[in-house]
Amino acid sequence: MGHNGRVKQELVGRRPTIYDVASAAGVSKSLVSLVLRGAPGVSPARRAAVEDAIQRLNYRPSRAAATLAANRSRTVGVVLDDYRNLWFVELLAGLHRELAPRGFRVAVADPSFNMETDRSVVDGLMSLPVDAIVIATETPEETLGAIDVPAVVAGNRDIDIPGADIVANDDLAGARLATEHLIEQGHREIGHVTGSGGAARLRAQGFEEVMHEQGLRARIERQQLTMEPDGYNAALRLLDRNPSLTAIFAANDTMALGVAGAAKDRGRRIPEDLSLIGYDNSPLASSNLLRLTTINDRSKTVGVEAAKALLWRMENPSAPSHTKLIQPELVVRASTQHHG
Amino acid sequence: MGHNGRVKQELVGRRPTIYDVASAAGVSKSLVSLVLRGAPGVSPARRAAVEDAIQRLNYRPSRAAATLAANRSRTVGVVLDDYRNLWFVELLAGLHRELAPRGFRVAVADPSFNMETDRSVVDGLMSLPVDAIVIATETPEETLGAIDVPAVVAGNRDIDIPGADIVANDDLAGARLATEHLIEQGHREIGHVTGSGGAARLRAQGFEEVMHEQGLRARIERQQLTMEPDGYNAALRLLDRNPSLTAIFAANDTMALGVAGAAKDRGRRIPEDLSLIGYDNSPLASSNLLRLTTINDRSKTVGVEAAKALLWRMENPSAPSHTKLIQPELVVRASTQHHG
DNA sequence: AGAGGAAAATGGAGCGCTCCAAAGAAACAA
DNA sequence: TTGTTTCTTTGGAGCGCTCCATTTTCCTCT
Repeated sequence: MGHNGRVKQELVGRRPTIYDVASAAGVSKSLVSLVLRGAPGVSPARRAAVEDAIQRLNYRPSRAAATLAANRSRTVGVVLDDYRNLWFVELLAGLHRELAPRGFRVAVADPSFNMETDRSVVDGLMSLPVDAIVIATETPEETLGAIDVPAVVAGNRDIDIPGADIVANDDLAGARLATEHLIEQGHREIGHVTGSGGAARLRAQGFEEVMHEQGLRARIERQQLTMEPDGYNAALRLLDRNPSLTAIFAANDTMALGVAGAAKDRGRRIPEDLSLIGYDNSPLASSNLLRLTTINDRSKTVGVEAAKALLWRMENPSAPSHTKLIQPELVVRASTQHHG
Repeated sequence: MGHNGRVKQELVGRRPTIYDVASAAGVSKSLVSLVLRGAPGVSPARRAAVEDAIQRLNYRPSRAAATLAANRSRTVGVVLDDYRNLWFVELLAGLHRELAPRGFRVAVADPSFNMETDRSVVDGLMSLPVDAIVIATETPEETLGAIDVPAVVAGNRDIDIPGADIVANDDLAGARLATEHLIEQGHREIGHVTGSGGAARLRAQGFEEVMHEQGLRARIERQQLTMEPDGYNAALRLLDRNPSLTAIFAANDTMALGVAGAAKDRGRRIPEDLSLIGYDNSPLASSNLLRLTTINDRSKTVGVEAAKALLWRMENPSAPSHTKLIQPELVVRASTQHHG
């Protein structure tokens, strides 16, 4: 077979290429390429020979070359910046579970890392290039840059990307679940500690809706600074202004921790003197110190559905964009109890 | 200038290439390449013309082509799997701060995502390819695969990669700091809750060393299952077996949370009845519920130093490998107080 | 045994860059 | 002016793959 007309040097110190594998297996480079891509219509004998040669030479395909030649990377880019809430771990796991079996990889980009450079995050991802993009930040759309591949906005982001699909947590439903749980337990004086961002706004809205439907007064306190993320001060204000409160719904588990701190400092025991419900079902919530009742947003499902949306859109680029809401569920632990 | 002998079609729907930029700017493709790489010796006029053309065409360089041609990606791979402790955020920030100004990117790979595939994490990274690798997991070395680029092990990992440099937190010193702090506050009956892994072992060792030096008894309880990460049960055992304990040193902040839960369930207030010190200075520690005294392991510095080690090693591939220890510092909050 | 069709294997062109040797332009000295 | 040196700019080759049109091989049926 030789080297297909190419003049090749001895294989020393050089990373092996498909040509090396091909001559080691006694086939053509094209056949090696077919085997690598798992293409059908390759005879078992040749396939085995190629796989054996790959092993022997410790051959590793060059993604750069494959990407360049195919003009496609089989990589999905995820724009991510909030590492405080661990929901992204679930999101990535969900994405990966759907995408990996289809040969897609996941690459994470952090917009805050692109602040210095003039190029936007999406530009950075497009340079890779990526075949599709998942937006999982609250970064304003204008800093993202133009997106010309299938895109999906994951979670509940205040972002409007034209043509992008949306896979969101149903934060409104989750907040209603939380509020209804407290009311069912006999609470009437319920406060809410909220933060900033799209998810927080929907949660506050769900809380208000249910309270008003029940003819109850919705007392809401907003954390002032993003510098102080745990809502401790907001909770102090809430408790001091409304001493008759018997329950608090915090917009997320981290803020619930702040509420617990404030309650402790005001001498209110949880759950005896004050019921507390969080949101996110983070590892924090299941700790034995809090045993926090919370809402599970099922972020892994968000990841799975986002991946499905992306795969579908790659097939149907011009279909109208779609929104899918993932239903959350109540997780009852020990931080809420019956009142009155 | 034309198209340098190439037959080009109209620029429609196609992503622009350096050839498009070149003809728009009236220069050769090589000159465009020089501008892109920020090479010296390009006249200001031409440079401006090229940059203008890049803007007008919204040109984005193809990383795949650049990588393939240069046989170098200017990307550093980070192997990461533990998202529970947020130290990795600091590590990445530190790496990025050193690497970005030198034109290097950071790519994260998760070994648990490679479980299904036959290829190892490192193989995956080498396929990218990456120019260097940071190992920041406890993944056994044999599952990593052969590494043939500069590598550094970051944090305190129980991993031995031949030829790799090590940038580690000085966990022994940190544990001594924590233990000495408790002793200085008058505590004599001190317990330690530990976990598994290299860092935990060193922390336990530091604790034992100081206790023995002071002629005190070192009471250590190990968490049993990785399923139950917060050390709640270990703390219960520790408290029940040693009712005279006045202070506990937890191997990390997450376990300190478990200890706090156990203390609460046994009716011991923190810090009045029991002083508690953690390790990691996670966001958890600064919460108002715990106000946890802890050890700051300065992971960002680990990232910075790991990046420096990598950059140095790329210049000096055959120098003997080196170990650098990052000194931790005590962060005093309200969970420890004077005893007796 | 030979024709015809399906299945399997192949060579060539080209993806968008980098790097290099060499050509061209500009600056300076004699 | 001309020669020499230095600074800019250029075309060509090639990186390691994919994809396609074509060729070769293998069956099946007459």
